[in-house]
Amino acid sequence: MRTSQMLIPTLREVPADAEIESHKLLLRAGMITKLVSGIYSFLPLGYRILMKIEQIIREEMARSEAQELVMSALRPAEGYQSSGRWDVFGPEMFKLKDRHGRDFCLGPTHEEIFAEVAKSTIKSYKSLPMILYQIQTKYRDERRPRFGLMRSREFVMKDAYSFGKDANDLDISYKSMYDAYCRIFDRQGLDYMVVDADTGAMGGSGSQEFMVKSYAGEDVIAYCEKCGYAANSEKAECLLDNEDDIISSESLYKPMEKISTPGMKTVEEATQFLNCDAKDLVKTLLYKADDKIVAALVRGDRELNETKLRNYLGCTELQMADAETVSEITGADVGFAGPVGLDIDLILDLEVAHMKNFVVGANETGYHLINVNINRDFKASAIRDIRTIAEGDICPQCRGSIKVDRGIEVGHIFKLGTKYSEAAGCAYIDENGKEQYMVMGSYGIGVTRLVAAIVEQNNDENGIVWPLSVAPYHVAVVPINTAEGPQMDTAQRIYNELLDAGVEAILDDRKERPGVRFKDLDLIGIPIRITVGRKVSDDIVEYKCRKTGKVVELSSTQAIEKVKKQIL
RNA sequence: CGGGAUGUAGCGCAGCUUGGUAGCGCACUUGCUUCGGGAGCAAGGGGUCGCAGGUUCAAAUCCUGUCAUCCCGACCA
Repeated sequence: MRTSQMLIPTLREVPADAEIESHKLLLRAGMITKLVSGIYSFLPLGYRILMKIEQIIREEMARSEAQELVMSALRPAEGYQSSGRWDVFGPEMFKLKDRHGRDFCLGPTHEEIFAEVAKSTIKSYKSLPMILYQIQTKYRDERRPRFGLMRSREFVMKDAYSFGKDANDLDISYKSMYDAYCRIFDRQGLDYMVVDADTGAMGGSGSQEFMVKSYAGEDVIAYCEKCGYAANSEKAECLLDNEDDIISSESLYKPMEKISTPGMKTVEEATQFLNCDAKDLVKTLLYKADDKIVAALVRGDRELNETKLRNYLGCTELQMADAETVSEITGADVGFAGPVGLDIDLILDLEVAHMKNFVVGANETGYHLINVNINRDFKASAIRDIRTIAEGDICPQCRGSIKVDRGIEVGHIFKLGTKYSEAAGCAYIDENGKEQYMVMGSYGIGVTRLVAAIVEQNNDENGIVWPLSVAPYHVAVVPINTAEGPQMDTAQRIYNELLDAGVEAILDDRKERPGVRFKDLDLIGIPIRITVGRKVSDDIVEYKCRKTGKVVELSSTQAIEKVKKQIL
């Protein structure tokens, strides 16, 4: 294609509402445009990238014997109602009614729908295990869409579902998808990590996430370089620092005292005032779990892990109690809550359970208690690991040192079990003629998010640097002076020969100064540029690599050969 | 959903304090000169100043409401 005829609306200035690099660059390079918050259109160049990514996914899914199909994004409510997720998703789901008042939604994910299809089409154990997938647009009314394609309300997802006879079948499918995902992300040139993850609202027995390492990522991953352990920080288990030290000896208990701490609401203020360390204080956090109020206690310098707390409580909704509730329960302003004399469930972090003579709020505005001790001064309802792992913590696998980084979740695989097949009545007939529920797995890839993730990892000060495998075009042929016959003729000939050889080439014939065209081609990230300039009279052209910036002078034939070698 | 910020031409912004009927840069159109890393000169086109009320002789500017967008948090496969 000739660029003079192409829609490449590049922007010199960065749109004001873009924050992260991928969002800025995709907008500037004319790959996407925003319709409303969280909904984007893909312009021709951006769409080519999306299709390249999809194609890689299709090839690797096929290699793992997964079969593609496609369903409507518009779904009747029933499927989601029988699994309970109509309510679990709640306002996250785009819901609508047809003219008869019947409930519909735009599908946020399709576990129950695939279970229904499997129920009606797969009858015998002889067909199992089987993997079905689709690449389809999904809708989630995110509370806060952000970062362009990173968290949008409409996005393309590859969602695959495996159906098996038993846990063994599930393991086989799971492994097969795991391997396919590695091949897919490898081919897309990504630096990624596979981490253990929480199953969240999906349910099931286990799951792993494929995380692309990036400071722009929304997830925090904890990993150990020594043994290779890696987990989402929501999931990463926290061990006690020193197991020997935890034998508590009551003889060391000091008498509890109430101290006046006027206005010292935060951990920082209180510890400074009392001249102690955050490690000597215990935070008492009040949470509303469905309709019950509970208190979660963690050390002053730690973060509570809400996922862990939620999993322990088994509740659907979990949020911090508002100031009004806090004062009602504790009888004090926010900042002075403590476990002593508090008549609600107290869930203690493991670490807290082994502390001695610590500081807590006194449940009285302006007062803290010091030298507080468990059992003597209050009783725990439960002792659990409920804090978030931090850099330098102990690796739960090898007791090495944990590192913490940010990542973009591009893939997530789940061992679901029979949750959805039971809800849908999805059963098969086994060897003995008996009905059994199918054992399911679900495997997602955020296709549009991948576009952003690839840009996050592949850009420089001049723009995007697409890996060859997903670049919208492989080569741009640029005649410096489009008005000069010999330059144009040679450029045209090279372009034609590349096309004939099956190379995806564009001819930059725009009536712009060379600098403008160079800047644009760098911005949109075409991997190879062949420049036809003055030396055309000696049949010399330039071959430039976008990634390295290296330029070599070659004859036109050599340049064509070099391209073919790179690409085909 | 809580906190903060911003809405003026396709993009980036000024003007608003102190009301007087809209401006700059980029982009776009035309012409000339240029032509190897976002050219110069000249002449043009494009805006109900987010929307709705109100105050006023007069509102981009002041007041009220509303909507949208972004950021932080909460939340989330």
